[in-house]
Amino acid sequence: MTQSIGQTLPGLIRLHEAARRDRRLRFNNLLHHVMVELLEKAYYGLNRRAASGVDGEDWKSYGEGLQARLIELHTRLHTNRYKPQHVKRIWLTKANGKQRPIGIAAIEDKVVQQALAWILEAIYERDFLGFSYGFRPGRSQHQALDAVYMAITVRKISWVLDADIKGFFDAIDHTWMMRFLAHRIADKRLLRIIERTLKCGVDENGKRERTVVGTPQGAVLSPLLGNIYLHYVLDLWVHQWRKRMARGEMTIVRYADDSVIGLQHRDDGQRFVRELKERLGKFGLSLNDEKTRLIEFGRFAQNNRAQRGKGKPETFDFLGFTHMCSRRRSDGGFTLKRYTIAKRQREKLKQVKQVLKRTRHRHRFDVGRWLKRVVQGYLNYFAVPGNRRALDAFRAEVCRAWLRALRRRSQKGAGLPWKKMARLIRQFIPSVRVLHPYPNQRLRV
DNA sequence: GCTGTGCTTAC
RNA sequence: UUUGUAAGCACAGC
Repeated sequence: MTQSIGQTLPGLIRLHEAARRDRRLRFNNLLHHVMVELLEKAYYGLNRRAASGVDGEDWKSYGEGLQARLIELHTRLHTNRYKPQHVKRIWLTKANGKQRPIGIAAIEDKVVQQALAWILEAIYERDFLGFSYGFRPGRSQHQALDAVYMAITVRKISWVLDADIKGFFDAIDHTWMMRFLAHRIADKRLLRIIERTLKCGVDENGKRERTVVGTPQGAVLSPLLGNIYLHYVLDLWVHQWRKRMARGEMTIVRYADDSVIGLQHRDDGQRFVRELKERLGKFGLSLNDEKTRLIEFGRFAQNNRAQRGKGKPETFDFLGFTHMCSRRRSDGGFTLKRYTIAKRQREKLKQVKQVLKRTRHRHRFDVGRWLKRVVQGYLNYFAVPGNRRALDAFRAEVCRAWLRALRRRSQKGAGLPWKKMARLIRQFIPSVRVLHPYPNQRLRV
């Protein structure tokens, strides 16, 4: 299990342990942990190649005269004179053509937020419940997927609720957020800095707006604040509901604002959705109705549905995979099958082809090396148990795209490195027979 | 075990 | 004009 940097800093380890010893302790005088030394560590922990914020300052330029700047920042923080700058808003075009806003905080504010994030993390990592996976040190989307797999295959789960919170990060209520933080933090100065960060405002081409709701996009602190919000709004509540209200078995896996809830009984599911909506509503949140469904799913769903004259169970999407009910080939028992969401795979392939197309014109670019890195990056993602088919299909597709690009290059007079290609393809798809291209100049994958 | 490049995914 | 957190992989170094 890996740890975050925050958990290795001497002062913060003590915080971490104090939080564990006393679950109700409210921490005072937290701001004294924000020392010049911590700010410096925070600076070096930031992404060095990130774009500059509203003041045009990037990582490198901020580093000139760093010590003096950090000392000055430190005194501003401790004399209540620190005010975060506006977050620069830019619009990105997504793969599907829609526009998505992104926020770029000023580098100085990122430094402050990184230091605060380490402090909050030292406290809250002890409080968070085991079924929360998103944005937490030592926890990944694969672990969340495994948890869903285990829940559905070993527990008595017949119904699955796939719940998605509508515009979660933009919907966070500042007043509630500050109240939640006050459960663990008594230091008014620290709370004030966090509140100012929430209310820093956005700047779009010089036009400034206040932020009255939501946690700023692109802020270092945002993922952690989101987890803290849902810890109080959802996690603790679900935990109680499972113990007190559920008639049958119940499991939950949450990754940021995306949750999968497994239930034994249908009426538990229906009651839970109703009460969940009510609960979220109290805190300014609502479910995304198109993406939220209660479906019959699991070990018993196939037979139950067959008896009622219904078809195969429905499928649900979670963390990039389509989950479906299936049977083992050996004994016909239940298994959970996961496939990469087909649409995303096609989008990715399109991007790979685009890059390959561009490389035609760059001679000094080593396509083989690049492809090796790219495909290896994908390996980990696709190599989830039950998804072998998608992996092989994708690798084959990438190799074909690569071949086509090289073939075009050869038409421009460059020779084809057949031997090298054959070796690479064998490495990526061991099961495939790579035929030598001569004399008919065709390589089949 | 830790750092640093490069790449991928999730949200 | 490509932000944030987390995880993984490859390569390099100690």
